[in-house]
Amino acid sequence: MPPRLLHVDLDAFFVEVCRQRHPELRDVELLVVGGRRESRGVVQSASYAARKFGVRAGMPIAQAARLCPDATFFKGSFPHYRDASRAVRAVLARHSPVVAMASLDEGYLDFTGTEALHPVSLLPVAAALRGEIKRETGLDSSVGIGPNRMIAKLASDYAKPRGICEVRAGWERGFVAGLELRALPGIGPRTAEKLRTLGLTEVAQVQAMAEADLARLVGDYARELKWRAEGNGTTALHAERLQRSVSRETTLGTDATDPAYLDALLVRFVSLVAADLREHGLVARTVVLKLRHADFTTVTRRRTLPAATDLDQELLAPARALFGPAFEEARRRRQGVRLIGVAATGLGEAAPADLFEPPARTRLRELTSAVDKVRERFGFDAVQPARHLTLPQRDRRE
DNA sequence: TCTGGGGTCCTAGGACCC
DNA sequence: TCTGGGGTCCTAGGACCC
Repeated sequence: MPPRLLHVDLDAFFVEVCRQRHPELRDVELLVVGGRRESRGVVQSASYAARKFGVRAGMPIAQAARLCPDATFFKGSFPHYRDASRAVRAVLARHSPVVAMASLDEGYLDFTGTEALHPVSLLPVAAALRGEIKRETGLDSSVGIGPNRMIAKLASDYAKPRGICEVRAGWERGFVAGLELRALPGIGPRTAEKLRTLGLTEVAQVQAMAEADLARLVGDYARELKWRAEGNGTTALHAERLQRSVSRETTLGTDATDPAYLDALLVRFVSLVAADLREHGLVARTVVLKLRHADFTTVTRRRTLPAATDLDQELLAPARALFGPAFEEARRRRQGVRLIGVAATGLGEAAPADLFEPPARTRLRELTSAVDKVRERFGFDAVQPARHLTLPQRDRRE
């Protein structure tokens, strides 16, 4: 039995969630979500009316403002997106025991082996699903059905907005034949540009070539490219795996040259990352510092610790040790700092306390869990390192 | 035209070990 | 005077996705 996968993709998700939460936006046709008009950000999502002006996700806000000067620009809020996403997931979970959210606004469902229940077509299932999502969350969605993840996703792209598209087993190759290579998952701007210089822009071109000939152009990459272009994809919807990293970063309103200011941000980000780790029962072995210079050069510096930890102090010390030389490097290059960020990687599950732990560390852990309890009741900013207080209010919001 | 923030995975070289 | 080979860990950067 061929796999049967269903891909649900919410239409203009970020825009619609903002409308629900902010009634004053409800009748704003030209709505762009991602940041305020003057911010140094990119478009997260645009209403379909704004897309008619050429506004696209990923585009700099400044460019969107030129294309669509009458648009309203709105920042949006992650917790609102997260809550809406959970509500959608709950609807999906009622229809299939195997649900994998690929991001906040899309998820896969596995209907493999349901031929007895749904012979021939899954169109009725998709229609019911769309209706239920709309009734229970107020959100519109599109659904793609296919024998692998890639085809299901491309089918939902094709169906957008508010549509359903089913590609039955055997029709994969023909379905992708009309697409540009750039539309295939895994082919981003860089790869598409490289392929273009080789004269390759269409899926059909790759389909027409033998893998050996393709290999003369793109080397080892030929195998994967050919596989995709023939309409193949993976079918496994793996259960949630352990998260690989936790991070916080920000692009500053204006480039910074004051190390004390950057240090205060570093302290804040480390404490947010550490709190995240503890909330999820994780510990990290590696700390990564990220700086982006004014000229957009991005550097990362990392340090692996002797033992994994979820304590602010044990993550902050290496983060600061990395920051010093990295900041000096920026200064030598006469570059202000555009972005600063911290990540924790090398994650594992937190283990029970070590019997031979030094007493000082035990006290630190107890203090930390007391702080977590206060924050649970009164919010993260109820307890802050003194360093935070040197930050302007605008930088102290989560 | 001036480029977010949260992630994932891959590659490649050097250190170290046996 | 000529210096193995394989495995694993670590670091830095790049590409991609939504």
